[in-house]
Amino acid sequence: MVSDINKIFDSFSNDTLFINKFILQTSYSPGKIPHRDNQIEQVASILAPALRGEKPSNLFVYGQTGTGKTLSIQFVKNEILKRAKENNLPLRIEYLNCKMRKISDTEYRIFAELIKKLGGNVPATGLPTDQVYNKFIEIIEKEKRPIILILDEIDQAVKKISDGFLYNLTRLNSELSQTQISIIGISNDLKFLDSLDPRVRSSLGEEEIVFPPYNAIQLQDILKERAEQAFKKNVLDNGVIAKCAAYAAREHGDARRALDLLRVSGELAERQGCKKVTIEHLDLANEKIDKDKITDVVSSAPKQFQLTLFSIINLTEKTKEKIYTGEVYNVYNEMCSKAKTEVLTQRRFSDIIGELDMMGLINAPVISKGRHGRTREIKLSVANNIIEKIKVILKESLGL
DNA sequence: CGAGATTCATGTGAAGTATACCTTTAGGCTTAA
DNA sequence: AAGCCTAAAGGTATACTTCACATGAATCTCGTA
Repeated sequence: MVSDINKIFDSFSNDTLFINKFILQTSYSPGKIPHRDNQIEQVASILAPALRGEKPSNLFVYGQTGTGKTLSIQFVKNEILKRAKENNLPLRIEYLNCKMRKISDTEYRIFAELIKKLGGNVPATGLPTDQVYNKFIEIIEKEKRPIILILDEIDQAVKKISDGFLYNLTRLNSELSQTQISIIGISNDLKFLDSLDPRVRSSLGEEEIVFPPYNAIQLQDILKERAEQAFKKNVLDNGVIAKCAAYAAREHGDARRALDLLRVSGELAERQGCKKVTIEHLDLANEKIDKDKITDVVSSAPKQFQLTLFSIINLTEKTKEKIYTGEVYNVYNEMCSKAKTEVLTQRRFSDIIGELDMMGLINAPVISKGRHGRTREIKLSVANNIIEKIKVILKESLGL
């Protein structure tokens, strides 16, 4: 018995196609970043004053997902910290991704998270916001060294909250006596800065850097380099990398996507016991990534969101025509009694529809049907083959 | 026939409520001297 | 007497509700050609 299991483990570890799968993970930061020399230089030169103990300008970085923004910034961050350490300079750089669901919702949570990063401690709830704010200042003052805050996906946070919190941040320096603080904002949305309060814009956008999308050839370079380290020799079929790059290039040159694709293809091939990663694996992986991403979102959504989504799916299947808020709400009511859940008001329901829209699960623009009032025209924006899967998840978690 | 006025079905904003959780404070109990 | 624990008091954020008003184009109304 035991020997059987061991055999499984043995074969498992022997047959692996990878040398080091971690290299393909998005969290891995490679030693060099191809095709980003220019941007990295710019970032470095903007942040360089920190090494002389001066306050660097605030910086704003644009670029679609997977264009190497975060990676490049992290890279510069590490280099600067290394340098600072060598020369015994006090300097502190903190990175915060505002998109993580738990954090991004409110100003309070963002400050709480920042404080935690800086070594403080705040309860998850219950404190007055201005007290949290004060504590934040206090902690920074205690540091007594220049601080650079990197706020990733900052547009997400502002969308949820308001730009008031950015205003607070940029104004922070005037309340600090011991320390200077610089802010690096990273955003996917190119128009983001324009939508801000002018005061915030001028102060946050002292410097701007744009990260253009990678083209297919650049993506290939990146993939080749990483694949060499990650996979064993001759594991990748001809053309896999090229196709992988092509797929990702179609999605606005998203390198993260390309790497995910490659990794998942490898995993799939391995699980099937293949010796090679083929283009078929790549196609499978493409589907799987989409599916995983969406099912993740769906299964971690709050119950009322799930119920709402379920109602939409059901109604869409029944009536092929366009569906509207009112109809969905009726279905939702039935669902609630079936699932023995409380029924929310139409007011709240409307907000949930809006949030589902924001999450990208549905498409629900507000339209006016003239004499017949105003409503949202709701459409699922999820591929059909995934809907079935979602239904299973929802049924399970709702107990239907 | 065309310009306003109406109308519908919900969007949306503001303010209020219930719940969960946090800090502070004061009283009571335990402990060590 | 000092130290520790507990319960109550006083606050806040969050998710939701209630109330009330805003929307915007199809449709209706009515004056005019």
